[in-house]
Amino acid sequence: MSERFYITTAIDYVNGRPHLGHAYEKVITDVIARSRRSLGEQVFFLTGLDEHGQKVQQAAAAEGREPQVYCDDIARAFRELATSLNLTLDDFVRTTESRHRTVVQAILAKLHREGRFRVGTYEGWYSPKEETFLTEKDRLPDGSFPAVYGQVNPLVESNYFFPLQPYQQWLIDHIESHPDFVYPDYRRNEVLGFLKKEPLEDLCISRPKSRLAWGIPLPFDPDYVTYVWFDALTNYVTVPASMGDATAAGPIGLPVDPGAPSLWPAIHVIGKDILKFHAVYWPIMLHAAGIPIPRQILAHGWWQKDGQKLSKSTGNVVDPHVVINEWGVDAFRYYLVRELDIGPDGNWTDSGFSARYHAELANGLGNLVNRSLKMLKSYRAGRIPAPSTDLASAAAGAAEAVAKAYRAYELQGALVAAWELVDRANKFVEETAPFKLAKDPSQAARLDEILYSLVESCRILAVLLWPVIPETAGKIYAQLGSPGVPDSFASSAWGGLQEGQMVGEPLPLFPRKDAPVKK
RNA sequence: GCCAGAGUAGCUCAGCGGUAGAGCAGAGGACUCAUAAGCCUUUGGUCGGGGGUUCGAUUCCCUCCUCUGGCACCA
Repeated sequence: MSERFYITTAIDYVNGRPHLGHAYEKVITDVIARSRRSLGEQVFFLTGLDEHGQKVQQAAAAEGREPQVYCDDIARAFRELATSLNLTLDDFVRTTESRHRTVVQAILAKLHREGRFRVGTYEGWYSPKEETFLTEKDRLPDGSFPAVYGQVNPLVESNYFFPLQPYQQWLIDHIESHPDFVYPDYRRNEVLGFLKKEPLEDLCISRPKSRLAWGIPLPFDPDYVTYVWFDALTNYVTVPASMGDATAAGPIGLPVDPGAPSLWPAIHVIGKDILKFHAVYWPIMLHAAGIPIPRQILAHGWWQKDGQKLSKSTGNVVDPHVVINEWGVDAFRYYLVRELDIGPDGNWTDSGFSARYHAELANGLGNLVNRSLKMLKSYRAGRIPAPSTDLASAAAGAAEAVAKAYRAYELQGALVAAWELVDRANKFVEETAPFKLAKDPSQAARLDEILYSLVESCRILAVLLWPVIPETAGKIYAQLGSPGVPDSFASSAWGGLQEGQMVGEPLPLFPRKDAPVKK
């Protein structure tokens, strides 16, 4: 079966409601997914949830509920977010699903069979009250532990470990010979620096069931569950492997379906905080299991609000639902993508959001579409004139630059490139003054040419911008009276509007929301 | 502490050997198709401090200061 562009977000831990950070990662991943589809690739877009672990077990217990019931509740909120964000998901994986357990256990069983694990002991200070190990950092200045931990005892715990060192040089070689493996490049340098600095420590991959019940049992030792790495990271393989993708399922002995889509290996979109797990642990886990490692890891930055870290406790948060309800999903998506590239941190300010909304969406794109359509409506009764080419080369240039940027994951750059056409078309109105020509019947032919170039530019903008603002792109098509959805880059070629087509009702795409200027 | 990176107009940033640029914000103007939007013009900077190399440095080197990121959990 044909190869797909398989792209994933990190799976979210279900210890809280979704917030700006969750939304951001999903939006940029969706924009990449949509842009690749538009450019003609077959895409598979996966996101999901990480539902095991002590925090979930404790949170559920605190509410007097079964962990699975607790997870189902949170999962509903994340699925709602996915819907609100207009994500084009192909699947949604949860680590408590049986398909996931099957894949995790298959990988663990294979590695165990081949002697990749060792049993070791961990010694430390343990708080039975908080069910956690404490470190020297947890000590108060006087050497005691804070009262919240209750009685703290030294404890020796036996666990399974996965030695990583045998793969360290292999991984260094791979990253050096594949410059695109980690994006952006400065993140790649960080990973290499880390790898070259000192030997990798063995990874502890289990927890005794007595201490942590809410997890996937080790297939070779029922007294233990697997701990975070082999559970959470494996989600990316779960879907391809359980569908029968030979590349993912074959090496770990799961059934292969020749008709299954060829997904693996994936492109992972993650936050910079979990880069090490994805760029170091995860490739080594896969390599040891005989599965090809990911194609690429894209590490994005974090958002702040008003220069401060997002924090539930201080109330310094941005609720995606609130913004979407007030401004629309496309304005939200647009701001996240336009404000920063994949890599750097961003700073959300309500005034910055409003400024971009008004200057770029309302006054720029929205007004261009509106003025173009209204002129066509009043001067030509809404009938598209014969094709002309005034703005054809500007549109072609923009389309080329936008496509190039999308392919390079330069989403901000794609918007900047598209807006060059917005600006060019707005200037074109001033240069040619169709509203003056309309008063002179002898200029009718020239007016036709100008009007065609304007509405055709609007149509092409809908195609170029569809990956970022799909709802608006659809509205532009509808207002132009064009059938279908602007979801294919191929239709950005000049001349798509046909003479005689009747346009629909011009309505503002992004109504201004600030008070009329006074002062 | 160690390792990177950054400090340039009010804000966000580009430039990286020949005495500074963009977008936004601010100011002025001509127009009127349009969401009082759009268009044109324009005010802003001893390019973090100090030293050095050079005919000449924002651009190279040294040093100091400040900030950010990574080295340890967190989208």
